[in-house]
Amino acid sequence: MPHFINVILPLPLEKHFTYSITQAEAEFLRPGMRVAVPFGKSKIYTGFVAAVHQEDPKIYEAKPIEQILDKEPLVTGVQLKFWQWIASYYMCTEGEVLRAAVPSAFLLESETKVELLKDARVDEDSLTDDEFLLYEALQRQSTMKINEIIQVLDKKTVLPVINRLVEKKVVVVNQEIYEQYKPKTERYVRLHERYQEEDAMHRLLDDLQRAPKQKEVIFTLFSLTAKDKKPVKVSSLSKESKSSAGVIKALIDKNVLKEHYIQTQRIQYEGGQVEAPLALNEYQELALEEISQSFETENVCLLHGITSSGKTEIYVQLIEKVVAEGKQVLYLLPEIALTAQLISRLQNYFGDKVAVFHSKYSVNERVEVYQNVLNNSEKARVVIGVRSSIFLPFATLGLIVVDEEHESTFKQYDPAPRYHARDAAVVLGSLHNAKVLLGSATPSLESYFNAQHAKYSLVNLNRRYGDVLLPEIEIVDIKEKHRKKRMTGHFSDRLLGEIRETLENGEQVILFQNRRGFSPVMECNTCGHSPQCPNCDVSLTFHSHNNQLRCHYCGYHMALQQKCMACGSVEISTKGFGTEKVETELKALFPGHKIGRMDLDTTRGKHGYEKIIAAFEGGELNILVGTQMITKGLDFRNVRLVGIMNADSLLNFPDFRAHERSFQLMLQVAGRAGRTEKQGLVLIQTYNPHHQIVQQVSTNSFADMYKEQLEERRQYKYPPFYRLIRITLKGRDYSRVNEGADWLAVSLRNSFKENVLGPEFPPVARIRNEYYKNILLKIPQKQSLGKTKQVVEKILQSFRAIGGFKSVRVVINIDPY
DNA sequence: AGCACGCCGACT
DNA sequence: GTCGGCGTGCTC
Repeated sequence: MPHFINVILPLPLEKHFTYSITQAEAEFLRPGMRVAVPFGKSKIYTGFVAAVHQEDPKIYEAKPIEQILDKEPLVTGVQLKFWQWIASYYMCTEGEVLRAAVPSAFLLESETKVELLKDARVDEDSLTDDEFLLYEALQRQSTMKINEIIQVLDKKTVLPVINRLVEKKVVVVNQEIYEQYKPKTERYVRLHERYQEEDAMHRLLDDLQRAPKQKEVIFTLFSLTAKDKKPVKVSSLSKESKSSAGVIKALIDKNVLKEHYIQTQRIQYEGGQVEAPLALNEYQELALEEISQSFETENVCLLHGITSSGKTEIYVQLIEKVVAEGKQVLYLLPEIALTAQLISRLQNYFGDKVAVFHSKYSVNERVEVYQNVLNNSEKARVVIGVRSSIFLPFATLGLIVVDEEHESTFKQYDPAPRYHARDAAVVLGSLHNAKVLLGSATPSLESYFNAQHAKYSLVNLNRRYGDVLLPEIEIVDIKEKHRKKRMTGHFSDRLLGEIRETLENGEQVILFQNRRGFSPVMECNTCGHSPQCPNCDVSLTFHSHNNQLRCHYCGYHMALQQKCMACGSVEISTKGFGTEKVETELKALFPGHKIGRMDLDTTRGKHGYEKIIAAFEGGELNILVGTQMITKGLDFRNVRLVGIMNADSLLNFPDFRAHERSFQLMLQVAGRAGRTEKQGLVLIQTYNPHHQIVQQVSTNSFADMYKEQLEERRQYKYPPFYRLIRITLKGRDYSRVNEGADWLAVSLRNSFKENVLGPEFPPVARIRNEYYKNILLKIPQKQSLGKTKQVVEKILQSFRAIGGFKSVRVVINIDPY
């Protein structure tokens, strides 16, 4: 009886693929193990076993697998189910989920390598130019990858050239499968066994009489062994004895020392003692009690606790309980920027039980965390991570904490799967029978709505820790200030005065400038022309540090032009302002003070964030200017003043969530002020001082905001009353995209009538020379989401079957917010 | 996603 | 006339 497996491949393909296996392989293989399988003409991919069975596929012959890659499943049954849920809910393929879920180091792929045939007799005259070029290149470099050949020959289709050389018996082609994960090893040394005895030892030391350096190494080795009773690393031996690696090498060569390698973990906690969690105050105690109680009957709880109310301490208590039961905890954060402070805080309590997972870790580091989680290792009982850590292979998950649950970064935008980590975490929790705690100072409307409608339980915490006063929030009308000529650049006299006073008192200032819609654009004063990106429908933005004009979408850049490119006028100035401009103005206004800037440009690299945060924390910086990043949960003690440079850029954003977002953002920024006894001050500069959101921020009225926004959502048919599906068409041919979008919209209207909006061009209608068009589908509560997706899928099938639309790609985004 | 096959315009 | 571009279809 033949045996087969169904395999999930890391490709955007709907189906599983069936391969034939032997009896022995069938007994060994289980779902979740990796296999290397041939796919297509020549490639080998890593796939995951979804099922082992005996159903012979009738219409084609299943290929045999190439190799089994695991002894134990790398992916758990729960994960496989979770992948299925994500794929079906977010309308993508399981292969796409797999790509996002598994560290890339686990996905070995074959790579075509071209090599010179040994002792080939080559008639150089018989080669064409391209063939000769490749032949020559291969003499310098023994093997070449396809990509390298493309570069050397400077053309796209190189396979014909290679094939001709294969025929002429000049080169051979190999499929090389490479293992990406390399265990990290460290070199250790110990004394050779034959010197265990004391007199042998003495003889050795006599022998080394004339090699004082080597003798020194031996003595150091003794003292290190005596002190730690652990194997001694070559690196520490060399450091301690102040000898070069050469001296140690000589001893190894003489067979006095023996070297050996020990596999180590890349990520190691090197902290000190574990602390007991802080005592909770009565309000925290009460909240903790309410949460624990709600978990008796409910699975999801929303903790609404104002900024600085000590939510983290409550999390710590809950985590501790779960960890004590031997279960794992997932702590989800919106961004890495936050992790630094939080990691050290959690490590203080849980020591090396804490593991961290985010995209700035190398592939190898991620593999280690993945394996530790899979094995339910002591080292990964508490996992702190961003969005993608919901895909870790938890063995026994007991609790998921989603901190700052309202943050939009939990939603993945670009490559599929376009999932929302908060919503997916709720599903993950139910698959594991784990509890889920959502926490925020400014909950999202839908979570709060769910809590109000008994879908989640709700716990409030509205006292700041240590009864610190909430900051005073003041609105500054900059329209008025402009009229009265009280503005200096982008600063009102009020804001400048407070900055000055704060600095004089030796306290710190945070200034918030939203970059979106306010990047510095160059504009000609004569004709109004501003330089555009040739590939996208946007103006180029000016970066003063390298005098460049840059496109945020495709990375196109050019040097700043001295003259207007349209009319030749030399009068060019910047329009709008970003963090860079604020920083420059500040430097001129407060020359004696250190000013830092935190935005995408200054936080590149693995430790970009930490450096700036540490500098500000340590008091090296007096003023910190930043974008969204500075709003998130950072805990600075000495900040008295927070300035929001311009609230209107937030409010005027064309999105149904703009008001909710602005409220959340402003309150979060405000929360950075006055986290100690002294009351902080927040100044909000705006042209619309009477805007309801600005007013609600200034009085800290979450309830009013919630009520008002909810009513608007009901009226205009938006979440949480309606669900949204956004369908984006993109393609290089403008009219094809247009026609396709019209066709799709008409078909969708057939089924969904007035709940189809568009097609409309997005604000940036062309990116990297591709045109975009959106259709929005609104789904009433009583309409089944599953059925809706089926209909959409069917319509898309007919769409794709139409010849002219083949070059238009369709992207589906469920809950696009 | 890759890769092969097949059809059409720009060069020797 | 061929080479190399890209559109289309298939992969167990």
